[in-house]
Formats: sequence, structure tokens, C-alpha cells
Amino acid sequence: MDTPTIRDVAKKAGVGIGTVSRVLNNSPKVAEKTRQIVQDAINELGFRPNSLARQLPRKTRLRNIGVITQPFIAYQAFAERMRGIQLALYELESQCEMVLYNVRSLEHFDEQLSIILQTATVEGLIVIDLDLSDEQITLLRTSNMPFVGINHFRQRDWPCIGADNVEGGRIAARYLIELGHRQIGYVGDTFKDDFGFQTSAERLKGFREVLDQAHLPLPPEYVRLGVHDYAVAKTLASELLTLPNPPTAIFAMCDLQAFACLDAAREAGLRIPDDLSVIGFDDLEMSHHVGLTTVRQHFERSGQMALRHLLALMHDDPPPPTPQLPALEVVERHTTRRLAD
Amino acid sequence: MDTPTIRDVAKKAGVGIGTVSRVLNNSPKVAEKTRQIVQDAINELGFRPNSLARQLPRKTRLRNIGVITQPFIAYQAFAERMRGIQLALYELESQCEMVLYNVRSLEHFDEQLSIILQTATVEGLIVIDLDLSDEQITLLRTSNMPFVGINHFRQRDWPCIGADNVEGGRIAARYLIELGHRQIGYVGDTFKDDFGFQTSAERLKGFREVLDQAHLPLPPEYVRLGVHDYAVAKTLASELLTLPNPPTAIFAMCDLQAFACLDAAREAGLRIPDDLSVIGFDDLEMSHHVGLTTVRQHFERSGQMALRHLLALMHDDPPPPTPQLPALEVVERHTTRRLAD
DNA sequence: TATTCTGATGGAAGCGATTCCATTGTCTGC
DNA sequence: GCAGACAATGGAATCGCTTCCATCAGAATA
Repeated sequence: MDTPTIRDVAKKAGVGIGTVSRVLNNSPKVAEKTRQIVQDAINELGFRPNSLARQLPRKTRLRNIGVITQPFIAYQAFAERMRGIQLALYELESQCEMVLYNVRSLEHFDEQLSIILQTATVEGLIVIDLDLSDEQITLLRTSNMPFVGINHFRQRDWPCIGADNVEGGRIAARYLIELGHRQIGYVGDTFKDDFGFQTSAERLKGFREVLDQAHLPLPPEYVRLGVHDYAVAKTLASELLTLPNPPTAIFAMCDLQAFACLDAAREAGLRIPDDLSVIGFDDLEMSHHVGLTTVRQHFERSGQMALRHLLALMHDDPPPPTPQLPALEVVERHTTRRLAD
Repeated sequence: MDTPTIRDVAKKAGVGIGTVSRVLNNSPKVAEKTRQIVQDAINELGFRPNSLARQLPRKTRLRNIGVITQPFIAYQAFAERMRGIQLALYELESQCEMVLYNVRSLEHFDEQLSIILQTATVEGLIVIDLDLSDEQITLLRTSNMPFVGINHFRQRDWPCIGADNVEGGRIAARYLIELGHRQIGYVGDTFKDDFGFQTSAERLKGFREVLDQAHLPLPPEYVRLGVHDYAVAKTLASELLTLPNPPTAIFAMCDLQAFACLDAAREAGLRIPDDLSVIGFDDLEMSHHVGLTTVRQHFERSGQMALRHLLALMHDDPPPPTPQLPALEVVERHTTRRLAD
């Protein structure tokens, strides 16, 4: 037989559907005896109310907001953003639930996105660490689906919350220069990862910009790019350190890669920070423990702000201005030091 | 005005509701001209179809499964489990979406759980790192809500996927004893954390059991418990190492605490593994990089298995047996060594 | 011109609940 | 013994869509 409905339960229990509904909703206006009979019928049939049908007639409905992201590679960033989103969800007491999607590739992203738009389970979308093509944006717009991104800073006409990566690169460069470093290397991801994602390129851009302004050279061999991976980063750092004229400082595009740099330095017999300064980007939990100097970005905060902004988009007619994250800042710890002149 | 419905659109466009529906669903049987008119009306009204109403009449419906968990403190564990769940979701091509809840406290858990059961958006529940009270279990059962847990191994009559923590403690103890250690300390969480969660107690139990069997002492001062925190763990480890008769090896209940032990040892001027062996539990990404010897558990796998089992519960009438995770194993790296006799 | 076919369209019937109103029976108090 | 109040109940109307069937205009065929 098909899955039982409330009518089946009513028939089985010999009562009206209204009574069954009342039992389901713990209404006090049901006689204890009747309640028991209905409950028995429910159990016997293994009846479970249909959530859709249940919400539909209610005046106040649950809404869903969707979060779509890469496969959770950057654990802490993922977790903290999620936490931020949930926090804001509770804080605003929005009657919203959060649906999580993830994509394995850009094709899969495309596919998922059309499914999401087609089924429309979700009334708003937060896109994390994924770049939207123009077609996808058009699609979202024609579907009247509000959306906000986390971690993009391309000059696009859609709202994105996230660290300004270019500025982050500038900050790291300024900091190292201020410490007296003149020969600074860069370790980061190849420019376009599988998700069309350009963090590395952006951070390098700001970094290079400041070096240029200070008339400091950034020879090609000082820029080492590779797949996002600890072992790869370690190799890149080793290459950097065995150069005939090695840098005195390294800017790693993220803390994980910075750890790899420290690792490589250790293996090369270099003392940190005496022989080499290393600055990362992110400020992970481990960075605190390891004592890594790094550029702090606010993951949890970005999740929170993204959700708030999305809700605003969903409610307000004139779309509010995209909020800005607090400025990036260097957290100085023990892997960098001032160079004696 | 209220949010527009398909009828408003039909009226505005001067067509029937059937036609509007066809446009919404990209049906080919709509004249291009009509489609345009309808699309304009949709845009003008800012119409967005109601997802509930949309699903309801469909023969094949999306189902939701819920995941409820603590506030994502253990980043990697959280992320990998999520990934496992999503993986299984796609792999099984179940028409399911995943709704994520998180709780801040046990009271909040109770509250959330009743909301979930009351609204029933979700047709199955995965409970991560949270202990269910008997009342909660009864509630879930009477609601006919299938559920499975991740990371519990209490002898309860509900399905839980997760490392056998007691066995994990045994394995660590056996390993260190086999290496010739006779004085082994333990660093872990206080027994009952805010979520009624007893991982530490369980791991210690297995650990103590094996030590007892080997007639090795485990003096009270060798067992150091504290809140789950790096700094706290570091202090605990320091205390352990400054004992008049310090242990030659430490079993830390998780890798993060193991890192703290390494840190403390370094500060105490001890060489690893020459002066002290440290074994952790989890096998985090960083453990690999740091070279930490640890007991490996399979986070992603547990997510996958939990989802599969949940789906089985939702479909099959005779509930299948709870699946078992692959056995725990020690991953030997560079923080432990054999003691010379 | 009469007939058939086809593609486009309108709208009633349902999806499975909630809700409200009408109805029935019980119990007061006079 | 009866009106009025009240608690428990049944079921129609409703939520906002999809879907299917009937209808119709025009093109194609005879």
C-alpha cells in the first residue's frame, strides 16, 4: 500500500481527520481515550505526517535557506562559517532552516544549481568559495532567487562578503617591508583552481603591488605556485630556500601553507624567525598554538553577515548595501622578526 | 499586498494558471510569445513559487534528512562527517536534501528536537556528538522518526556509528606497553562535558583496563583531566612532566591535546620521542604533517555509513543491523619510540 | 468546403495536511 | 425538567501548486 495519510489513520481509528490532526499537534482538546486510540492507529500504520502538506496551510511557515559550497576542504573555514550562519539564524529568530549542498566540480555546481532553482526548496542561497558564471547569475536573477556570496572580491554586481584578498596581500607585504625585509618570496595556489577560484591570484596581486611601490624586486623565481596541498607547499618552500639568493621572508597564501614553509625551513636547518620570517593568512586555531604570524580573517563573522544580508535581501524591497567585514589585520606572533640593518 | 500566487500572475498576464505553471516548469508546450508575457508578469510581481505547494502534488518528492550537532568545535571531524553524509547522499541518488541544525547546550538541544519533531520538515535524523536522554528517545520513537547517532558507544538500543572509544583506549595502551613503556600518563577531557558526552571517560576506561591486566600502575596523579582546550591540555601535560616520577609516555585523548603535550614537552626541554612518547587519537590532517603517532578513526566513513543506515531505516521494514566501522588502528609516526630495556 | 490533426491553452481535481465552524452529547444551575 | 455552557468531535474549505483532460483555433489533408 501507499504511505498512509491522515485519512487512513482517521478511518482506522474510527474518528474524523480533525481529531487525528489534533492528536498530531498535541492539542489539549482531545479526550485521553481518543488520543490513545488514534496514537495506536498511527503506530500500527507507521504513519508519519507529510511535512510539506503540514506546512502548507499554516499561516507562519518555515523557510529554507540554502548554503552551497566546495567539499569542505578547508575544515576550519567551513566550520566557522557554518557556525556564523547558524548563529545569525538563531539570533534573528528567523523561521528558517538551513539546507546544505556541496559540489564536486564546476559541472556539478551547474547541475546542482539548476536543481535548486527548479525545485526551489530554498528561498535564498549563500554561495561559498564558488565563482558564479554570468549565465548562472542571470539564471538566479530570472528565478528571483536572492543570493549572496562568501569569499569573492571580484568587481561583480552581486553581493559578496569576504576578506578583501588583494588588500590582504598588501597588508602582508607592508608588514614585512616595515620589518626591514627586502627579499620576500610568495608561496600559494595556482591561479585558477578547479572551482574557478582566484584567492591566490588576488593575494599575490596586492602583495606585488606594494612591493612595486616600494621599488622592491619580485623575481619570478620568488613566486612559487602549486596545487593547494601541504606537501606541495613544502616542496615549493624548499625550492625557495635553496635558491642561490634565498628570500629572508615568505608570505604564504594561507596558514596551512605557512606551516609547510616552517616545516621546510626546519628541515633546511633554518631557525625561525632568526634565519627566516614567515607570515600566513587566515589565522587558524593551530596558528595560535604554533605561534604563527598571520593575517587574520573572520570566518564566523562572514557567515553571520552573509546570512543577515541574505535575509535582508529576502525581506526588504530596496536591496540594502552589501555590508563590509572588519578590516584585515596582522596578528604578530613568533615566526617573523625585524631585520637588523 | 500578500505575496503573489500563481493565480495573481495568471490574472496579470491574462492567461490560465496552467500556462503559468508550464512556464515555471520550462514546459515546451508554451508559445514563445505567451512565455514572454508570463515571464514579464512574474518579474513585475516579484513572484516566487512556493516550494511547499510545488512539491506537494508531485509524485516524486524531495525528502529532507536532518543532521543535528554541537557547534562545530572539532573542525575536521565536523567537516569530514558532513562530507561523508553528502557523499552517500549523492552516491545513493536519494532524492534527499540535508538540513543542518546545531545546538548550543543540552536545553537548546531539547528545544530544537521538539521543534524538529513538531514541524517534521525532516524525515530522518542523524545525531552527532550528542547524547539522547531516554525521554528524547521515547519522543523520537513515538513520532516514528528514524534516527542514527554518530560517535556514541553506550550500550543503548539505538543505532550508533562511531569509533569504539573503549577499544580505542585499549589499543593505545597495548601499543605503548608493547613499546616497553611502564609509566604511562593520560591527558583528556573531564568526564561529562556540556553535552553529556563521555568520550574521554570511555577511552580512559579501555586504557585503564589494559594497564590493569598488565599489572601496571595508573596512579591518580597520572590521570589529568580538564576542559577540552589546547592551553588547558598543555598545562595538564606540564603538570604530568614535572611530577617527581614523570611518565615515559602520554596517551592524549585527542590529537589536539597531543599537540599540546608535544608543546609542553618542548617547553620542558624534553626531546620527542627520545625523552617522551606521545600518542593521540583521531588522526587529523595536521597529525600527518606533524608526524604524530595516533589512533586513526574514520570520520568521513562514519558520516557515510550513518546516512546509508538512516536511509535503510527509512525504507526497510525490518530494521537492518547497525553497521560497524572498520577497526581502529595505530598510525605509527615519529612521536613514539621503543624503550630500551 | 468538410474533416482531421495538432499545438496551445484554461481550469477542475487533487496533493495531505490545518483550521474553523457546526454539531453532538454532558453537565451545570435553577 | 430545561436552557445554557462547555468539551469533544466531524468534516468542508483551504493552502498554492501540478497535472490532466477538455476545448479551441488554425493548419493540413482530402
